[in-house]
Amino acid sequence: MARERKIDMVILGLLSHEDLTGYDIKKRIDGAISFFWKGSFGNIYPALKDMEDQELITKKDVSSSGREKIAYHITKRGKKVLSGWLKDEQAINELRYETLLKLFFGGVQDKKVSVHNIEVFEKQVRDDLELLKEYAKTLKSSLDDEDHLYFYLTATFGIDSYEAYLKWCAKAKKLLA
Amino acid sequence: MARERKIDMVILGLLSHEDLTGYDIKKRIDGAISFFWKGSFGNIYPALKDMEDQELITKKDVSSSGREKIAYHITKRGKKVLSGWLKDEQAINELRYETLLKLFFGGVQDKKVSVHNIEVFEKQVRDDLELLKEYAKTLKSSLDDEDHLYFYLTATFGIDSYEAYLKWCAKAKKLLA
DNA sequence: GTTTGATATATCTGTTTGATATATTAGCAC
DNA sequence: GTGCTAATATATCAAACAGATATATCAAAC
Repeated sequence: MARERKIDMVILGLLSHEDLTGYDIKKRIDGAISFFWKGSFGNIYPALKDMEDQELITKKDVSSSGREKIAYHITKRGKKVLSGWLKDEQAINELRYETLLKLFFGGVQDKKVSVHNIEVFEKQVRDDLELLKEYAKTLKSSLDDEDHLYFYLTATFGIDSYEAYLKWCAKAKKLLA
Repeated sequence: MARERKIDMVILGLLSHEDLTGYDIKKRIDGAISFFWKGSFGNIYPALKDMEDQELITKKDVSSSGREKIAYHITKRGKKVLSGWLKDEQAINELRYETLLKLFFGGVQDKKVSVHNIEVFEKQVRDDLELLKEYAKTLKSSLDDEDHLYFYLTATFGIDSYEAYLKWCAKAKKLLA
């Protein structure tokens, strides 16, 4: 049973807006997408090769002088696959929070260790929240662009949940005190 | 560079409370832990083998009649490793939400598709929230048990973020209407 | 001129997931 | 008591993914 490779959909989604190289794709994923989905060269480049074989994308050499550079373009078949995935209501949503894992086993240690781990988490969340708010602000001023509305919605998801995390941190520290 | 295999820590954490078989471990992970960390037979059994070689755990045959059954017990070395991991403030915390990925690329489709995807997500969150609240309620009535405090804290993390998700769903649907 | 950091390709190792294989046992219906 | 189903229990395999590394070019700072 060939599982659906999710990175394919990320790439098709990005290519549906503009032609990109593998390196560009990595940069895009590292940007706004990274807080809810990750990607690495280790799966991006093989996926590009496979999808070219399946004619979901086409490549064109856009090298300038000595530097090799290959841009990819989405085909009609590629757009169909992307569209089919978007319409499929099945979706895997999962958290992978090592901080919670450590907290779950916190009873093994002194409470101070757990409190410290929460504080480290809190700092990270606070920093990320700052960035997301910046990002959302710039998007909000250009919501007339159809796509920006969707980017804005994902950003607000992050903002809302991070704010909930911060409230929880305060509560949790109090309970451990 | 041998990366730290996180499933090892999950197993050590569980074994620090009681002796368990591989199958038991899977069941425990599928329970309260699964909402912030996953595990599968495919990594549990090999991890048990490796950790026995490293003398972090010991095994004993507890087969009854024909059924093979192997229970594992944490060693002093194992407890040290667990403790070292808990004290290490480094922690990987990441989301992997396909629903957000689909929403991010929502501009490709009619808005109705995105609204529907949010509704499916909303239903899932509502159901999970119900379960978590049940779980938290039973824990709250026994917080005198030190460990239950930690389980309770992770449960409230889930409750608080799921409640934030639901509020976001309402907002998002309104913005797409 | 040289060093640094960004661009760009690609591969490798190890980890994890999800599916599958195999076999036993317990409970229940008929 | 026979047969079916679900749960128990082991384990392996292929595919997907993460993170590190290798190689090389280019632009800009120093």
